[in-house]
Amino acid sequence: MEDIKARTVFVPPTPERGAADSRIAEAGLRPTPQRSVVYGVLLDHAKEHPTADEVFMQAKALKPEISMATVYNCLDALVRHRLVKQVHLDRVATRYCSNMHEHAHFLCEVCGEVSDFEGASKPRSSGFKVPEGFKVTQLEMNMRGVCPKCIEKEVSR
Amino acid sequence: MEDIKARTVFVPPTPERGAADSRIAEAGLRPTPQRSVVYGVLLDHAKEHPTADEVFMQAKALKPEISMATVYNCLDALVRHRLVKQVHLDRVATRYCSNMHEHAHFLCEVCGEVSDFEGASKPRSSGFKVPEGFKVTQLEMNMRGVCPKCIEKEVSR
DNA sequence: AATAATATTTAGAATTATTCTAAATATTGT
DNA sequence: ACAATATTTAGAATAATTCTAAATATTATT
Repeated sequence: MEDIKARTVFVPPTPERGAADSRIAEAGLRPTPQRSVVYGVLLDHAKEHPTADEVFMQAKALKPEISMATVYNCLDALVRHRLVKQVHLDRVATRYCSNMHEHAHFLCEVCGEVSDFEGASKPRSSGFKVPEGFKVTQLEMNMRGVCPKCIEKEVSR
Repeated sequence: MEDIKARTVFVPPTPERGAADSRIAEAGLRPTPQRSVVYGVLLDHAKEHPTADEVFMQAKALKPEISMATVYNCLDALVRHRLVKQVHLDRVATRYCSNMHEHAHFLCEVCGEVSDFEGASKPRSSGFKVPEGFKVTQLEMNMRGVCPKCIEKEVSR
């Protein structure tokens, strides 16, 4: 059994699923059943940071007619309307995250699990020098290393 | 003509190409001609943050027999030996960067150009809360927004 | 210098992720 | 109800990455 809590440090304020539709509408998007399902899946699996393919499988379980193209369309619409963030951690599939509080992502290089680290950073006081004239609208912080579970396993070897 | 300087703020201390081979050897890698070419391309084009495909094209110009698989092999070896970093900015191709000084990446959402922002960040004082027990070995900061050139164009419309 | 062991490169096929297309369906405004 | 518009769909197309097995190159050993 998965002890996800041990490594998922920030628990997003789940907008108790079902609020999905009104969130979608508030964001200025037509609340279609497909968008509702896709967003619902992301809200219910925020901690897993699922890939488009994983979202598709979950969504299909709830709405068997849904197609992959629609999942991509919905994900893109949700991203454009700031309900969801893309996370680019590695060379393979993009992951999605419905936790819109600013936070960092951590990828364990041993087990591959992704964790959220709470916190925030102002572009101009992050430690990086944003030169005059650049307008920064989004910020993505990704860290890699070894999670506590995997450190433990390494030690006991 | 490209005025790359305007948006590339940090100029990496180019280890005057040709030092490539010794760098590769120092890193504990066999300095094969292919690795030398691939690393050379990255050193010469650090500011462009090329994709594997772009590296392949440049490398092919220098060494026509080189294959795409080899480019991927070399890139992976260089990454594993910390001579090069992968940059994951978007859903499509991974980019590569031979500037190993810590710095942030900025992607202009209008023109798509990538810039380096000088600076550094300690994981535990970055503004994000790294929980006890996590070992952080790498950190990647990506920002998005609009670059000065594109802001100017927008204004004059 | 020859030989064996090992690592690397190669071309191309295979796989996976993402995007595109054109027709069908649904929604909104009138 | 009708027209205009947006969304969904299946499947094809494209692009990025990985895999495979044979050929080549390198290193260590003699």
